[in-house]
Amino acid sequence: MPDHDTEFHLNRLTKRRRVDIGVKRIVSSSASSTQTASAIITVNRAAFDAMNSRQCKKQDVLECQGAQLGEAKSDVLRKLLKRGSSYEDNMIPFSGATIITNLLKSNKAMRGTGGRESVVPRKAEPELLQEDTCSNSSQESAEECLSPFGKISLDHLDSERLNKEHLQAKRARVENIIRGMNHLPNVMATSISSGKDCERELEGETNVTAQSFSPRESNRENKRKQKLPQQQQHSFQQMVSTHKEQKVEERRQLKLQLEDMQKQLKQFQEKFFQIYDSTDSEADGGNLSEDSVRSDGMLGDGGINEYLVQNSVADRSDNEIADLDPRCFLDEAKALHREQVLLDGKMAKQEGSLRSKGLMSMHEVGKRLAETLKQELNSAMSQVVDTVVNVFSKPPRPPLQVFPSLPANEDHFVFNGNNPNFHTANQRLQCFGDVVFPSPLDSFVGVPLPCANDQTEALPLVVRKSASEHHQSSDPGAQNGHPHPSLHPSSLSGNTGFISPSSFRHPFSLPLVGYSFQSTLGASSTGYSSKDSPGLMDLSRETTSLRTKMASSQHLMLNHSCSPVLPRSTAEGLSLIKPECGDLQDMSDISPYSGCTISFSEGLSPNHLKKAKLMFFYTRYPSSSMLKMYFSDVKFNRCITSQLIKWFSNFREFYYIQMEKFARQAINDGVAAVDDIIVSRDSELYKVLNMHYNKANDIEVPERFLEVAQITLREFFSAIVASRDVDPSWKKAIYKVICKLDSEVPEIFKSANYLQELLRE
DNA sequence: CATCACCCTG
DNA sequence: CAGGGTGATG
Repeated sequence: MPDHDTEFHLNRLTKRRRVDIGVKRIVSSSASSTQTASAIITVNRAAFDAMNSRQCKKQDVLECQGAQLGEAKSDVLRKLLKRGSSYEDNMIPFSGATIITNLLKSNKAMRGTGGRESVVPRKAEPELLQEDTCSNSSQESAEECLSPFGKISLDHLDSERLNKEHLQAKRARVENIIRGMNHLPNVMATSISSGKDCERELEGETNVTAQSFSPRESNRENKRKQKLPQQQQHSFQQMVSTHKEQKVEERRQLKLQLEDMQKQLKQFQEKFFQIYDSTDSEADGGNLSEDSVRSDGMLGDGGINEYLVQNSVADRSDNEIADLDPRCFLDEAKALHREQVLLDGKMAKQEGSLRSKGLMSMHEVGKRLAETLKQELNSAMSQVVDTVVNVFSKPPRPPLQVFPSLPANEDHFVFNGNNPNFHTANQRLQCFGDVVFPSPLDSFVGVPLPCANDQTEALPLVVRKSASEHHQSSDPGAQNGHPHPSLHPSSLSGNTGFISPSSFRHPFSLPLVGYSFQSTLGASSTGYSSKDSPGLMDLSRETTSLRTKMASSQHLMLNHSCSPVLPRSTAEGLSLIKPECGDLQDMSDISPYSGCTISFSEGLSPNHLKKAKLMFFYTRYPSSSMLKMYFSDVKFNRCITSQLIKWFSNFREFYYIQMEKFARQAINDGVAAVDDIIVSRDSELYKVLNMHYNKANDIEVPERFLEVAQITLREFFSAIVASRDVDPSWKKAIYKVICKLDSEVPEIFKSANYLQELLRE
């Protein structure tokens, strides 16, 4: 295996030049289509896609609107609507009502063999439509019927009928219809509210009207025709009356419910006051516990929190987290207990002084509340203790199956075994406000110190095949031949915890906790059966809320006592660990007693990202070894390495995209000579790039970067001008040029907490 | 086969 | 920015 190192090293060196691989394919797919077209196409490709998707969304919206109408039934409507393609354009802004209108229209249009006009088909099946729409008492039908057009057609229709059928019946029917229309406004109101019937009717109609009539349908049709004259009056009135009845009934029920609830509320209030009285008299202990439990919802979250000013309120506000992990219960309970003790003291004082001052009315309420809270706390405490005891009396579970990131307090850690790293990390948390961390890495000259990773030795020695890689990893650039302890593979196996909360100071730290947590959770939930961790599944479903929960749980950790162990290192930022990218087997091998249940392995933090971006000003194509050197505070594994590489890849992507864009823009703007292209700090290009890589203006962009950018831009420019972009792999040549322009990254970037120092200024 | 640059997509 | 896919490289 000795050769492996050198081989690896060589790999690194050679691979660094591999700027061009993969270019061919890409261009063949995308560029082949775009190269002939103008640059604008390429640039605007995204916009085009966006438009497409937007159009799709329009469709969705439309369909949704249809769905509102009648759930499953709406399919029919939609199909019909789509069939009448000529109306489709008009449908976008439709409410459900207008959809029906259109439906009717389109049906009219579709009916009749060739006839496009609505007049022709109306003669064929005129009354069907009219009758149905009216009897539907839908708004649309109302409009149709009430419109002059509708009335005219109605008259027309009736005169035809009169000749064929019973005159009297017809007359009665017309009268009924008209009468019914007078009722329509009311009917509409009710029928809309009770939608389903309406829809069912409607569906029937659409089926009948849209499809050529099946015998059965026509049967039904005839029936209806016959029935209508006699029944219509009833049906209208019935509908109206039944709807009214329903409404009245509903109202009554609601009233009843309201009254019930009011009664209940009253009862609750009475009981609540009873509690107050009872706490003074200590008379009814039995009732108390019951009530206190019940009032948990009221007081548990909000009420208690108001008293917990000392502990971060924000932390507490998300008490659901406590439901997820017994350890948090314990934590919570302890804090509550402390509060209780404090309260007790305060209350004793207040009682004496306030009572004498005659301020009892106000303060007695407070006192009683406090008493209630105490009761609450006691019961909560006992519950918590029970829960915790239950949990820990069971055989310990593999770390991941518990909520890994919620080390509530030190006791827990002692319980699980001593984790040196936790101490340091935790201690860092405790003292972060006061201590200026001595940073051995600051004076780092090329020999990475084992700091920040002292804990790795304590971790279980899970040897992995990538060991050799890790051992030589830090060699290439520097002279040191000894392995960086932080790169020891064993340290990777303990990455069940993913948060190394060392610098909460930084503004972005917290938001990103959630991010890492999400991914971690996803990984763990896939890798492990979550049978034993009831909360896990639900959690993974609710990653969003998790973020806040995680953030708050982090705060919880901050509240605990300082470990005497001094931090030997300053890890950078909140480390976000992705647990080994699917190498979960190793983690499952970890003994629950090993103490790595929760280990704070180093990972890539937002600060690392920031640092990487700044480094991009110096190097566009950093080698893996370089990355390892400059991110010496990170325990490298395959995933971390890949992620870093990916970052730079993404940086390059953005960089080159901008270059191409601006080059084409320059061409479009009529720039003729390459020499006319100058990238200065006033250039838009510069601003864009600076915004991307140096948003906070953390550093002054090195002059060299401007030069490189200018060269790149010119390369793109001349290539495009020379129509070299016809070649599918035309960028390849540019990449080759640019990759040689990397400059040395200042040593200061090797400092582990370089960014922190920088940002602190 | 592993690694990685690139592209594309979300 | 990350994930997935492809192709080049050793």
